[in-house]
This record gives sequence, structure tokens and C-alpha cells, in this order.
Amino acid sequence: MSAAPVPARRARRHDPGRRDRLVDTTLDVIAAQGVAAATHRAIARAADVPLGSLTYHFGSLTELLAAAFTRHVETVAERFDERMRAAPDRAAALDALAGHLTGDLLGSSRDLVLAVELYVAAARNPALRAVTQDWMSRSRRSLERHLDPVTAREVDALVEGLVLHSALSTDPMDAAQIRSALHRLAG
Amino acid sequence: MSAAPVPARRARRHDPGRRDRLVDTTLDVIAAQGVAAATHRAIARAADVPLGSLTYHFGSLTELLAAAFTRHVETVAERFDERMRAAPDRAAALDALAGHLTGDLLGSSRDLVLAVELYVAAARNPALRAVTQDWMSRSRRSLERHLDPVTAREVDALVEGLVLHSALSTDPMDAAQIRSALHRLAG
DNA sequence: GCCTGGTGTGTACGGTTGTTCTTATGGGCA
DNA sequence: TGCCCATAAGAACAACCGTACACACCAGGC
Repeated sequence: MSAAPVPARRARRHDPGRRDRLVDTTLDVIAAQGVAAATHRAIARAADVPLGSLTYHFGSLTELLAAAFTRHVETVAERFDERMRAAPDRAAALDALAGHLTGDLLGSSRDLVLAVELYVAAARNPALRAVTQDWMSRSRRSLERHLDPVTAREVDALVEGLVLHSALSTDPMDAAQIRSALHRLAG
Repeated sequence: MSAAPVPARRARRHDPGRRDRLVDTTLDVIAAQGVAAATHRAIARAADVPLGSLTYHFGSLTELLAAAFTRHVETVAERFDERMRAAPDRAAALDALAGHLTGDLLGSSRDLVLAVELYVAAARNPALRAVTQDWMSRSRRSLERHLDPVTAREVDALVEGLVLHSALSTDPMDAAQIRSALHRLAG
């Protein structure tokens, strides 16, 4: 039995777009287990690539996390601005905002979890704070299509609170309550 | 030179109340460096006790973190309820709430940081989520001294959003804006 | 058809972590 | 007074971490 001089198996090869796939997988891992559990090894396992592939494509773990959160913000902010652009007036904008909250963010717990994880990680990581601030300013700009700057800022704060509240509370507010709170604050 | 058969120095002893002091030191470390950096060793260094002392007094790191956050919530919730009890009517309660926000929470970055760190940690840790939910229900009960339940819940969400917003934004809302937003939502 | 450089792969290293364990010690009760 | 156990102390361990590196491979330009 000397037949196996090559114990190592060299399986898959030629995987173009792997870098992109790693960014998506990173978001999956963060959503499922939190940013603290998003280690090189956990992401490599989830993406089914060897460990070394991560440090090849991304200079550091922070760089990878920043790329992942940037992609997520890009997606959500774009979707939200579309909703605001489509709204004909202020009341419709508030309804669209309520729809964005109950549908996009709170409906899928994935987006909600990613938002909170980003908030948390950004509190200590300057590179991620830039991503968060970009998100804040973009969403405020979208709101200002229909609201004055002061109200837009208040609404933005309420929205963040609702997100957090929904993530942690046992009995979060339902869609009707959210809609009514928004109209009371900005109607 | 065989004169030193006892290389280990056994310094301090008899430290009653060390357990309490460890809880306070844990909060200090979390406030200064975040919950992710609140390791056994970091806390032991800050409290100037040996490493083994931590696992002697607390069965696990999670248990210690829960004890620390519980103490913090106890302090803040008690202070807030005092403010609500002292307010004679609804308008005074809203002003007192604004004062609580701008003075207690947002004024000292310590309380603000601890709140956000707790939010984050609670998202993944069931033991800490219980602490958060206790905080939420206590503060809502305090609010209901002057507000109807529905409004209390909305105000609670806005407050959480304001806390998060202040922690992360480059230009947080000032005291006057906060006061006006509260009165608009619940006045 | 070669050659080459970007890509893929596996392993190793130094450091940090939570937790366990053995040993010392002295304050307070019998 | 003398003993004893709750407390204090420090070393040790296995697991896991980010990162570095040496080597294998093959698509595409010559």
C-alpha cells in the first residue's frame, strides 16, 4: 500500500468572480451569525474556498467587511431612493417610507440584522463609520425630496429607533402603528 | 546566586467587595473600548487583579457581562423613573425626557456608549437581550405615567433612534431640536 | 507550442482567548 | 488560641484568530 504519495487533493479551480462571491458570502455570514463571528475561516467555510483565498483577494479582514457593508448600503439606499423618487407628494412619501420600513427592512430580518450589525461595528471601526455616515446622508437626501431638512432629520432618527426597536423588542410595532407615528411626526 | 527559591511575589490580599468592583470595572472597560475588547484579561488588568480572580467570582464571561449591564440598566432606569415621577403633567414629562436625553444619556458619552454596546451585544446574546427588554419595559412604564401606551411606545422608539443617531452621526441633533421633535410626536 | 504571471491552495506561525487547576494564605468562627 | 475554608494567585492548556508564505496550476499572449 504505497500507492498514495499525493495525500493532498487539489479540487476546484478557475473560479472567476470569486471575489464578488466572497463579498456576498460575507454578508450572509454576518446576517446569520453576527460580525463578531465573521472570521476568515467562517467565511471561507461558507463560501467553500480555502483560507488563503481570502487574504489573496482582500488585504485584511477589515477591508473585506468594509466591502461587504458598502455593497449592502448601496443596495438598500438605491432601493429607498427609488421609492422616494416615485412618490408624488409628501403624504405618499411617508407611506412609501412606512412601506420601506415594514416591507424591506423589517419584513426580511436579514436587512434588519445587517443594519444593526453595521451600526455596532461602525461604532468602533473608522472605516465602517464612513460607510454608515454615507448611508445616513444618502437616506436623508432621499427624504429631503419631500421633507424639509429639520423634519427629515427627525424622521431619520425615528426610523433608526424603529429599526432597533424591532430588532430587539418582543412585540414590535405593527405596520399601522409605524405609519401613524410617521404621519404624526411629519404629517 | 541560589538565593531566590521563591520567584513569585504574592502581593495584595484581603479585598472584600472585589466582586462588586469587578462589575464596575467591566463597565469602565466596555465604555472605553467596547464589549468586544472586554476580555477577562483586559478587565483583570484594569481592576488590577489576577486573571484567575475573574473566573472565581463569575462562572463565565457572559455572566460577568450580564451582571455589568444589569447594574448599568438599574442605574439609568431608576434615574429616569425619578424624573418621570417628579413631572407634574404631560408637557413637563416631555421636557424631563428631553433633559434626560440631552443631559444624562447624550451629555456623558459614557452612558451613550454603554447603551449602544448593550444594544449590539443583546442582538446575539439571549442573556443580554433579557436585560435590554427589561430596560425597554421599565422605561415604557415610566413614560406611561404621563402618556397613553401607544404614544409611549412611539416615543420610546424615537428615543432609541436619537441615541443611536447621536452616537454615530457627525452632526447630532441639539437639545432644542430634540425637545421640539418630542413635542411634535407626543405633544 | 511554450512560457509566464495572475490565480488558487495548503500549511505554518505568533499571538490572544476562555477556562481549568494547583497551590497559598489569613480572617473569622469554635 | 488554633483550625479551616472561602478567597487569592499564577501557571498551564487547547482552541481559535489574522496573516504570511511557498508552491501548484492554467488561460492567454507570443
